[in-house]
Amino acid sequence: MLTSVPRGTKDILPDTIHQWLYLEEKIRELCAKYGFNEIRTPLFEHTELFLRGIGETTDVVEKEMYTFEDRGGRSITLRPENTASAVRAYLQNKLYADNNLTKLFYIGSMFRYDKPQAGRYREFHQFGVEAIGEQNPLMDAEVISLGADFLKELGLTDVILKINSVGCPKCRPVYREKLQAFFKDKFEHLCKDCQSRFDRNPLRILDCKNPTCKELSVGVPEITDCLCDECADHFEHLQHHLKAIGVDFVLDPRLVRGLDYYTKTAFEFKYTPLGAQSAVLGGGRYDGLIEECGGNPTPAVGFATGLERVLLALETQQLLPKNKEKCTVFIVAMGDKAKEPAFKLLHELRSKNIAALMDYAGRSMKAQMKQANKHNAQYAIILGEDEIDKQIATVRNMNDSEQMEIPFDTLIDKIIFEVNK
RNA sequence: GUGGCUAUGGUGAAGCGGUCAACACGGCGGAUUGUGGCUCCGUUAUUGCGUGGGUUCGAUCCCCACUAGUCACCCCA
Repeated sequence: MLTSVPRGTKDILPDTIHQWLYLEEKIRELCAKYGFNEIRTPLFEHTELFLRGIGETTDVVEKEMYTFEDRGGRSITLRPENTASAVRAYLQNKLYADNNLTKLFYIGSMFRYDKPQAGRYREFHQFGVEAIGEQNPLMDAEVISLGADFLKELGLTDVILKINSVGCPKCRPVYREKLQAFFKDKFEHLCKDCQSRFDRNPLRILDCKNPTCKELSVGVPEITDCLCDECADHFEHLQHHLKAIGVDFVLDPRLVRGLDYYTKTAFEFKYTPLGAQSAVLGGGRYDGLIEECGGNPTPAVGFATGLERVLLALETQQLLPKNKEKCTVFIVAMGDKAKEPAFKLLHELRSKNIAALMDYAGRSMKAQMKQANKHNAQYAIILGEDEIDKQIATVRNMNDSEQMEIPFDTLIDKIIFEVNK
């Protein structure tokens, strides 16, 4: 116990941290390009926010939340996603006052008590965006294209974008009834899961993988045929906009999102080699959430992407960046007499912004040279007793093995000169 | 949460119910006197083979539980 992480969590070690920095760098560049601004919200919120925001009957809320009581008796929950928090922050800080449209993005840990699997963790990291205050389908298109751009920027191919419309509070209940009517006389033949879905969320029956359920759902009315005029129009426009900017997509009338707050647009980027965890990026419109959280009715769209999954996907296509250590100078100091002058030199080099290392363990010269090599040092500065006596250092270029003797008083300048040339 | 599979050193892994737990990589040291990357040599799990029980004269290899990972389902990022 003492030496293992809790189930479903992971250390990100120095040998892979560059992958995360790489992703974050790409994300920040991209968001700057699209005009989304970073927000950081607390890792935990009042439980009620998620209950209201995500929906009490969703799996996330029913069985995946890390909820506890703090010492003041408040019910606190580690955030299972960031949209509700972003909306809360938007309302609390009255971000709507600055602008009619607020475009936010976030990167951070989320927590869900799931059974862990590759690509599914109890603490995982998401990058997501939220555009709050715009109902035009152009906004949906922008958000989707940002998601597509993100994956494309990373070089990832063979990703499929699926889109759907899940309707609004006007037309979804109508569709729901149609569905229930359709499955009513088939109820007994549905699998157990679907029987419970029948009341709670009949839309979910549509993407059940049970063969019998699949058969039974042949000929079912599609939601896209039952949308109200407004939703149908919105969906229609979205498709045009996506085509106009060359974002490929497939219509998937059975695409359903797991969180209650979605309205109209739902979309998902799938990368099938990841198996059961192939949903790499998903999102949609949530026009009712802001009001649900106590704000004025405000339309919004967003998405979230699982960074672990993105990394897994990149790995399958060998798109992960290499870890390049850049050490400019390695000081090889030999003998006690040389250690302190070497240490002073080390300090001076660093004060001139030169990445420098040295060995403290008193290893042999050969061993120190190996260290220099392992750290990819461009130069080795050799300081032995001879050099100290003569006040001269031997500077070895590790790439071409050329060496030169440099007097101490010009050493730093010479190194700076060499490094910059 | 349900079901299947797996669990050997820093890593990838071989192995048998019973004399030293292969091999490769990595790490460390060395190959005549102060010099790396290639090559070669040595060394690197010292009552040990996820943890705890059990079967057995004896278990890393058999059984059970737990834990963890993994796959599918559920769901989702």
